[in-house]
Amino acid sequence: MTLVLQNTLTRRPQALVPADPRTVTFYSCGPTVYDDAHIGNFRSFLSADLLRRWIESPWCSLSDGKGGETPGPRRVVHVMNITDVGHMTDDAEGGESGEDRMAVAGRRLEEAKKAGKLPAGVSVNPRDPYAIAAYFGERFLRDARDLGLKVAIEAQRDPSLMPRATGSIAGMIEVVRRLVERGYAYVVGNPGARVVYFDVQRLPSYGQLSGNTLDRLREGEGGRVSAANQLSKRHPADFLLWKEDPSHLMKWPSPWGEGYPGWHIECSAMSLARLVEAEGRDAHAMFERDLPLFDLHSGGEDNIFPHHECEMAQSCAAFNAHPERGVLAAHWFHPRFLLVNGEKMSKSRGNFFTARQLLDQGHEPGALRLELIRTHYRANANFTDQGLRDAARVIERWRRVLEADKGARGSAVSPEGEGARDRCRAEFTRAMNDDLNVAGAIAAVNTWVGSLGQATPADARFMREIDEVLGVLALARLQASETDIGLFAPGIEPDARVIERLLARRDARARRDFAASDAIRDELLAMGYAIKDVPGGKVEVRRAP
RNA sequence: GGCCGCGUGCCAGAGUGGACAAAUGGAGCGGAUUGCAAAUCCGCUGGGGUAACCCUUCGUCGGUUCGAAUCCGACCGCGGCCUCCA
Repeated sequence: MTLVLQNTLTRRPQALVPADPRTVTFYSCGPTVYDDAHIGNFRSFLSADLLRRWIESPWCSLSDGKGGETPGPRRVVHVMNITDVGHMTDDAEGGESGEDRMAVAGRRLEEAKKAGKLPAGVSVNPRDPYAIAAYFGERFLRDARDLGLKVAIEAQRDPSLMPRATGSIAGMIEVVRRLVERGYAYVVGNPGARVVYFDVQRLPSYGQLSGNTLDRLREGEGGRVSAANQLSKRHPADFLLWKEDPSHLMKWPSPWGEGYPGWHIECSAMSLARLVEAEGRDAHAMFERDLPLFDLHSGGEDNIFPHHECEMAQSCAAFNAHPERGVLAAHWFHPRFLLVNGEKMSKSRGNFFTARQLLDQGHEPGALRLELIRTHYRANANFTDQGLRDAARVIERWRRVLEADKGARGSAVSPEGEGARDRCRAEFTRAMNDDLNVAGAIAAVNTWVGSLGQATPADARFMREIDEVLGVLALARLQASETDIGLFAPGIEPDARVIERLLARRDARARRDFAASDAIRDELLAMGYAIKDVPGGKVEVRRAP
């Protein structure tokens, strides 16, 4: 039984067949760093992370494409880019005008600074786009690591796994140069205002990923293309590769003048650099044989068109011997959007959350991660408060299995309970192989955990193996603060008034004056605190639901 | 207008031709425990019947089939894209 995944490119479920059975190459479209990443961004990134962890797992077998299979574990080279080039706000102009997003971010930072809303110790020059990008980039990496995004953890050792667009300009220019040279791109305008466009009509396969073939595309149907920029293009769907603009905020020299790259070109350059060249693969040999340059590509569903369509067009036209027959990646993975309380997430609806906000509110990182990955990636997930609490309880239950390891010794290989673990592993594997059915896999874990009377160290070890894939239990537990009487949940400051009430309640209970003690509990509830007595005489304090 | 994903019980969410009144969580109810709570453990949770069993249900309406939540068609709804967006 091997991993089968829906492939956006073929619109069918297909076995994942890597070119090299020992190493899977995987490229994920990462964040833009103009602002903090929100939970919708993270659902997409974490879905990719879960897929990557599953492919790495010893339990996952992959098809070799010839009727055989190769067992895990295996290496996954997972690359996620960071877009730190400020693209344009004015999308109606096809990325050619408007305001640089990095400039907008700078203004927002400046306002936050004036209002005293920047976190203590932060000093970032809001007029320096590189500083802004570095600031939000660091914040992203911290959120990502807190949520167990493996590529972000690995990138601490190997930064090339999370390449920055600004560090890859030379590669982009090289791709554009090849496209011009091979006749897939053309330059319009006079020096000082040159623009390089991709010539979609040269590539009959354009549209193969999204279904938006040239005859089906309706110009401007999305309401974002203005006529003005269309005049100089050969076809309305032609897209920008390079724009000469010496007055731009972020600009680099190029054969077409000083300016900035188009939206899609960075991924073509970075995937080639890290997944092909840096892996010692022979791009030239792949080019001759029309092979995909790498195995897997992921991104949010909105990336299918135009971003991935254009990216594939560029890479194939630049590197395939027969671009019209070629594909960039063999398998395309696109998680759907996250809804919040059944509605599209948007700032104006007030249902917009960044991961950082939720973590700062004291939500367990593991619970947030579980809530974001538990719904099938191809359905819209619905993020709710209730769901987050749900996830937190599941994690608490799973953690208790881990506790079996503490204090006990020696019996980690005990055969006791092995049958139940085998059944769980088999069911978990079956579900994950079936187009990454996480909910089914979680159900298998719950069924197993529920069947456990007293967990053994072997159970604890097995739970850790499961968590190598799910990645929720290994995440840091937020620090709770403790006083003589209270155990304050993460995010709650031990308030002197609360402590005073807790002490009063302890006295009342000692006198067996339960009416008084219950009154204090109600009082605390009115103040927004829910309490519970725990063994040892202390009281756990949480935020009231 | 085109292309794509989805629509399951109070909620979240599996199931994709028979073992399905439908996994698994949550919520709710009952019990054990607790001064009372919380947490934990056990049981119940579409309707009827002591039971074998029967009836109604998986967006709607039709169709295929001995048999459909599962396949086909039309329609409705949600979400995405048709040059910002995960």
